[in-house]
Amino acid sequence: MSPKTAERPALSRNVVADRALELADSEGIEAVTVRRLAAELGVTPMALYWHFRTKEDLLAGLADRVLDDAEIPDPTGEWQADIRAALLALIAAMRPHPQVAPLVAQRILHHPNGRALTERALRTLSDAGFDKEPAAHLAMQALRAAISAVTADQVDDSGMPAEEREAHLRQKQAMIGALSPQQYPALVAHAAAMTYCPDPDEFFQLAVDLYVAGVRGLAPSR
Amino acid sequence: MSPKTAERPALSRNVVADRALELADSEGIEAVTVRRLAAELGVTPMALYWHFRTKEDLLAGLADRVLDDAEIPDPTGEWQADIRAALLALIAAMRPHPQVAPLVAQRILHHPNGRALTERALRTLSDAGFDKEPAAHLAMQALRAAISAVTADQVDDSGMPAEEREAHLRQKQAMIGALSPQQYPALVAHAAAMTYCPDPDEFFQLAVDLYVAGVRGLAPSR
DNA sequence: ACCTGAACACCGTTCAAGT
DNA sequence: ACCTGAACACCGTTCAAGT
Repeated sequence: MSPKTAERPALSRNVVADRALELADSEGIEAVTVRRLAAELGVTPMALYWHFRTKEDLLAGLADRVLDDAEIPDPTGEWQADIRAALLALIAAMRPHPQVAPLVAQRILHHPNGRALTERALRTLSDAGFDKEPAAHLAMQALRAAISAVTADQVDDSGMPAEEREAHLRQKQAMIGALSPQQYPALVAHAAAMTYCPDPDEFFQLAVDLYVAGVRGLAPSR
Repeated sequence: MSPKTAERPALSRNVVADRALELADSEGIEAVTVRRLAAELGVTPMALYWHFRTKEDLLAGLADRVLDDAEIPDPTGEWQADIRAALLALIAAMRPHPQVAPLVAQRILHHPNGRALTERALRTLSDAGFDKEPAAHLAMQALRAAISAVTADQVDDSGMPAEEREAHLRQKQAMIGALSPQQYPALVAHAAAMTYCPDPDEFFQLAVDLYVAGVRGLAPSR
C-alpha cells in the first residue's frame, strides 16, 4: 500500500512479461524494446536484465506466457475430434496476442502445455495411421497453420492505431479496385473478401476445417 | 573497367536488393541493416535512401526480388493440378530465400507474378465450386502454407553458421531425449523426425499434398 | 538478491551540402 | 541525378557499483 509499491509493483519474470505482452498487443511487437519496457515499468533498462538473460529470452518469456493460457482438451478417442480440439486450443490461446504468435513456434517444446499439445497431436496422428515422419511433419504443420491463421486475421493490421488500420484497408481495396478487370477478373471479383473479414470465427473454422480435411485425405488407414 | 567502377558497380534498386538478398541468405534477415548493407556496397548509408524511401521499402524490394523468380505455370483446366502447380511455383521461388519468405505475404498483390498466382488460385477455387469468401480465404491460406513450409524447413536454423546450426540441432534432440517417456511417449518416439528432415523435397510435397487434400475435402461441388 | 549509472557499439533517419 | 557528412534519437548490452 506504500506509494512506492503502487508505482513500482515488485518486478518479476511474469510481471515484466505481462507488461510486455500488453505493449505488444497495443502497439505491436516492435514496440517491445528493453528501454521502452523499462520506462513503462518505471525502472532502469538494466533492471530487466536481472530477470531475463537477453532480449531474446524476454521474447521467449512472452511466448511462454501465451502458452500458459492454452487449455489441454480431454482426449475423446476419435482422432479427428482430437486433432481438431488440439488445434482449436492453440488458436484460442494465441488469438488475443497475434503479434506474439510467431514466437510461439520456437517455444512449443519448451513449455509444458506446448509439449502436451504436441504429444496429443503425435499420438492422434499415429492413431490415424501415419508413420513417424509424416506424423511429425503434420504435427508441426498444425502448429504453423494455427500461427498463420492467427497472424493472418489482422495480417499486418494488428498493433497499429485503429484509424491507420482503416486507412490501410481502404488503400488496399482501392489498389485491387484499380486493377484491370480484363487482366484480373477473379481478383477484382474477390476484392471485398480478400481485404475484409466480416466474421473471424468463421475464418478460423475454415482454417481448422482445411487442416483436418487435409489430414483425413492423407490418412493411410481407412 | 575503371578500378572505381569495379569496386562500386553503379547502385540501383535491383543491385542493392540483390546484395541485401545475399546478405539475408548468408547471415540472416536481421543482418540486413542499412549501415551494414551500405558498407557491403562500399557506399554511405545515406546513399541507399536515394533508391529506397525507407528500410521497410527496402525489405519490400527484397520480397519483390523473390517474386521476380516465380514462374507462372500454364493452366491445365484440372483444378487440383492447377492449384498444386501454383503452390509449387510459389514454394520454388521462396525456397532459396527462407529468410525473406515471410515478407512475401505483404507484397503478393503488389507484384505482377504475385497477382498472377493469386488470380490463378482464385479462379481455380471458383472452378472447384467455392463461394467468394471461402475462395479468398483458401487462396490466402495457400500463400501462408507456402511461406510456413519454406520457413519451417530450417525453422530457425537458416541464417546461422553451419556449426552453430548443428549444435542447435543436437541440443534440441538432447532436450527431447531428456523428456520422460512415460509422460511423453509419442514425443520421445518421434524425436528424430521432429528435429531432422532427411529429405526436404518430401517435406514440401507433404505440405502441398496436405493443402490440396484439404481443399478437395472441403470442395462443395462433387 | 535486486537495481542503478555510465559507457560502448550499434540502429534508422533528417537535413543541408556537395558534384 | 546521385551521393556525402554531420547530427539526432533511438537500440541492446557490458561492467562496475550501489543497497
